[in-house]
Amino acid sequence: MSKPINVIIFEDNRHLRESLQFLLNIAPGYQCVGVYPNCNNLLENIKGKDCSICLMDIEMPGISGIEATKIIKKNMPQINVLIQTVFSDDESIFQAICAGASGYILKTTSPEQYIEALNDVQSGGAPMTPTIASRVLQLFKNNVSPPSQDNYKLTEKEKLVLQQLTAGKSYKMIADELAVSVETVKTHIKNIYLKLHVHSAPEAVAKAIQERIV
Amino acid sequence: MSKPINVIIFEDNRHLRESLQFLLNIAPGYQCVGVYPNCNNLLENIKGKDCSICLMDIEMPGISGIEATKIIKKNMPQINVLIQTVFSDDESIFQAICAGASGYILKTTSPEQYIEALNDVQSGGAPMTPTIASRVLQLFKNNVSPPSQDNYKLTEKEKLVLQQLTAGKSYKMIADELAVSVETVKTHIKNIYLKLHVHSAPEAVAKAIQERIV
DNA sequence: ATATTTCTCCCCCATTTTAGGTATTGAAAT
DNA sequence: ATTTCAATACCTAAAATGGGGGAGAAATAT
Repeated sequence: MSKPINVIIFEDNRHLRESLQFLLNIAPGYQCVGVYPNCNNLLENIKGKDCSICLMDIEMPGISGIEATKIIKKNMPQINVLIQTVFSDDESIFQAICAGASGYILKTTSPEQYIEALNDVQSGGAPMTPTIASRVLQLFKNNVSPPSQDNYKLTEKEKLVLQQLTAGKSYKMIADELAVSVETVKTHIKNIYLKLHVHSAPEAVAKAIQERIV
Repeated sequence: MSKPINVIIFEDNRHLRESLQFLLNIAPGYQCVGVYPNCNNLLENIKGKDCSICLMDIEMPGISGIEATKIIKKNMPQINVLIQTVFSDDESIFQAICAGASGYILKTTSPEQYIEALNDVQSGGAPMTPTIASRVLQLFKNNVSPPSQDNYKLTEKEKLVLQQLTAGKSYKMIADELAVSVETVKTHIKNIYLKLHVHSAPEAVAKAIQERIV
């Protein structure tokens, strides 16, 4: 039998903390080597424990789980941090990923799934609930997708105008910028709206940015 | 009993194709309404089948699964495409996500997990094997700039309104959505503009998206 | 208990934008 | 040579937005 995988828990809710500790200690192959209600002594708590995985809550008094994750990945990058939280908003997910989390599961996860998630982390995977995964994909698309494959066939001038619009300029400012009359800008914008199938500047801007048209 | 969820399969390997068809037809709640070895008659094959999910292979003769996914999402965006493949390289994953896939599973997946993945897709999630998820996170980190640290101190309602604005909604639509009067929406927007230091909807939308305020 | 903030709604008014046209010019394509 | 397209500009009218103010109720903070 190989030696157990050492896990440290950071979780401020006492009940959940103790449940997780119990779960880990009865789970074959795992061993809980630390349980803390906050991250105020983070590095001390981890030091010398030969810890492989940190189970990290986000919402904790003092240092947040996100901050703690950043600190851990900076100082001991070999430790995998598995975020477990009740938050599933885009911002939390985004922050957690950027902080270097190895996975992101919700607290509604069952004990069996907790163990499975730990197994996944240990074998280099990134467990996520499907809901979270869906948001990650959405965030991904909104952020890194290459220029839209949709071809709206904007003309050069139209692209220029759309760029200006996307920069928050008014018709007048765009006209000055491109050295044409406001009427011309209006005409271009009308055509842009037709081609993008939108009916207002905010819509056009959102589409332009999100689909990387400009 | 509610009506079954209609699934179409595109998979060039005959054995797997027939196995999947069999699996789907014995799976409660599912029904296979089409099985094809390639995507050369994609839209025809899908048309009029009231299909909810496409199980899509990547490597097929003729039109690739990625291309097919793009076509489906463009023409019938309500159909969710679940990619199933042997490829787990970053490029395939990247392309699949950008094409609009709702999930990405490997062919090593067990029948039970296939069904679970379909359930996830149907309920709006994005099933991924942990290995894939891990790569997605890596891709994400490598491609995305972290959100703005600027704190504009928007109130909850203001954030909601800004989200709607960013979705391209008009004042009236936002008012309906949030069940308040247009006047209230106006007030919120005025305050948002003050806080973001902008003076128009396009500006606000651009700032909100680019700085990831919403 | 009191002050502050948030959310809600109203007024007015000037400006901007949207939407529907028409029209001229030059360049590019057929 | 003729058609098509891009870019330019104008007109009119309706709709929406932006900025100013005020004001009450409810929730939060002090």
